[in-house]
Amino acid sequence: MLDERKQRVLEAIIEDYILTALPVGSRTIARKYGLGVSSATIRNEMADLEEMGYLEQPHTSAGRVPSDKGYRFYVDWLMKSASLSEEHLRRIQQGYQKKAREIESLIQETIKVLSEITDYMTVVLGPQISRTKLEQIHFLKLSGNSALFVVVTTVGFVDKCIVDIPESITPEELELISEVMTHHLKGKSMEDVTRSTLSDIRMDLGKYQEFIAASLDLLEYLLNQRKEERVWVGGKTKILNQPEFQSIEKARAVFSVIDQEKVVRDLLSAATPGSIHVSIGGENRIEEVQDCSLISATFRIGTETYGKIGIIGPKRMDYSHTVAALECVEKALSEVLCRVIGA
Amino acid sequence: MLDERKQRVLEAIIEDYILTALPVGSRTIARKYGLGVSSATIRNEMADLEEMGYLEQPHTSAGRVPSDKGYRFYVDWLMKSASLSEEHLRRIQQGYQKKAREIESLIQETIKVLSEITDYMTVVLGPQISRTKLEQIHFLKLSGNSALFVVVTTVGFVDKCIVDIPESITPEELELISEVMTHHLKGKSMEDVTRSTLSDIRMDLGKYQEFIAASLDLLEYLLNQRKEERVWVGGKTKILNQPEFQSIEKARAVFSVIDQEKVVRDLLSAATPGSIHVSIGGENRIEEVQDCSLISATFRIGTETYGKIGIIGPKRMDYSHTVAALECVEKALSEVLCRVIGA
DNA sequence: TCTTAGCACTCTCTTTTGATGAGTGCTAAG
DNA sequence: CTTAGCACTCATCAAAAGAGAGTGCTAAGA
Repeated sequence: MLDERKQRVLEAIIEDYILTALPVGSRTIARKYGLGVSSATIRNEMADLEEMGYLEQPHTSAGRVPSDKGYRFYVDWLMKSASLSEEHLRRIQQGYQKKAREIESLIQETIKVLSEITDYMTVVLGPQISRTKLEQIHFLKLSGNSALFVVVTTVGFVDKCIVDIPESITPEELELISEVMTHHLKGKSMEDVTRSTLSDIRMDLGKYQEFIAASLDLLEYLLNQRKEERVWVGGKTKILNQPEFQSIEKARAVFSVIDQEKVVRDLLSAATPGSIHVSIGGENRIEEVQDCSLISATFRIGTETYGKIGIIGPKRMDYSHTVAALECVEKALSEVLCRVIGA
Repeated sequence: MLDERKQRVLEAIIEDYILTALPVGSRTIARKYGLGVSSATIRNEMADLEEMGYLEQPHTSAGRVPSDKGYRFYVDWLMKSASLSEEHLRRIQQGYQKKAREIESLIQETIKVLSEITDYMTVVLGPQISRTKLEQIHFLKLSGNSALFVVVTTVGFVDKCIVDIPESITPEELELISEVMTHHLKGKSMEDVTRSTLSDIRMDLGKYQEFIAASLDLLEYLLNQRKEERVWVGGKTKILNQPEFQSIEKARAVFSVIDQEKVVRDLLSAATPGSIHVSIGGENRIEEVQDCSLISATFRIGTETYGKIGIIGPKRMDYSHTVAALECVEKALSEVLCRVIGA
């Protein structure tokens, strides 16, 4: 374990590096952070810390830079929990006070708030719709031969699409069909829907055979489309503000990886319910983001995990502030969700 | 007017520059494009073209680069209309063949297709929802004290949000309320909804006074939120592939401008129904995009303009290919829209 | 009159060189 | 164990030199 002074030195180096993005020299530490010892002493400590793997040296005569292990120690032991500024707190409150309370817009808002107050990129993972229970199915007749097909699931997700319907079907018949389908499918997840359920529906609605078959196909298609957790990404261009991504190439590497939803799912899989998870540089399994850190959390409705939020920044990110922001937003979001979707 | 040979030289220079992004020298033209004259002759022509304002010279001993006027001449007179590759045509067809035909996903698909096949950024402007006619209003009871509030307008837009409702209201009552509201509001745009309409509704639904008031507020909020044409942007990171935006600063300038929806609306305001519009560099009024060109078109349902599509690339963009792609996609989209939303 | 070969000239880009300075490691004295 | 002192390393910056691409001009040829 590191003795007290080594911890102070490591802390100072990391905090200075987070601030400046420049390798930190012994003299800087001695002057700016009052440890009461000379730069030579700091230098010795730094040499030790390097040997122990907490620091790295870009080249012989440069200052030190924290290693993944160094950040890890900082996050686990040294970091003080920050509190958000009044302004940020207000921003978060405001964001969730808008009238519209649709899941989709709540998530959009979450991404916006987090990107704004942290200045990093934010990703959100929704639930696996195909696993959630169907709640209601509705056909609303539109003009001519089209109808709006609305599918509602228990976790408040609403999906809709426009479908062709036979010209001859009346609004009343559509109403009936909606009711029968809802009756048969309510409480089931798409994975639950067995052949027998489907034939039950066909039985009850024999008259509309073809239309029903088409609708069920569509339902399956809709839910399959959402087989995987849905991914939202926001604040991408914030990356360009970080000096470590000035080189375009690096920025592009990150972009191209984040654009693949599968990768985002993989990344966030580490997030566990109930606490904030920090994944630093090489701890991420995806190679292209090993210059990045990820801070993630889950949000929930009541006690049930609903989705995940991740904040992606450079390894040199402001961990304490970001963690504070994420904690706060997660709480606010879970709260609103609980109230809106409700248990 | 330019004589035949000058036109050929200008054409060659522009096409070479589009390809390479490097100032074009007289020797390159003489060698690569068989004009049958020596580089010295080309040189004289280039000097003339420069004096006439079609070309520019980054510095004394560099090759020439097309000016805005040069591109304009190229687009108006020289450019041959390209035809899309089999592969691209297939890609477009495929994209619109998916089952789900919701407006939103059609637009998403449009953005995706265009960004992919052109490798530039794509923006889409939807209609001004608050101007379109309301078609249906529905409350679907969810669990407990919440309901799904669905608003359908004639152009196929569906908006929805979750609202609190008094616990005491039954599904049947909600149904009634939906019907009354639809009856009173159908065919009206939000701008049409007068005080008298609102009080009519209140009259008919006196019993639900408070709830109705809240719902109308919400409706107003929803539609106001869509007061301006909605903006979608996609393929942003394609910009980083262009050599003219290697410098981060330029890329960031464009990003920060495109993120402002208002600016995108302004930019696309030039697009006129029925034809492709090309806006080159300084022809754009917004300063930050004067290194860019914009190719725009409108798409429609039947004969009515529905929205606008714009493709933003460097001035040096491949105009003929992009125009071809945009034309093709616009046609395909308008077709699908007509079939789906229908007249 | 138009075209073209030839040539001097210009200017960017790349490479080289040297100076600067931040930072280190080591040593020896306190 | 701490620290002043010092030699050493190496990135960075600026100036200098060299190369190369491209030009404009001139004069000769068609």
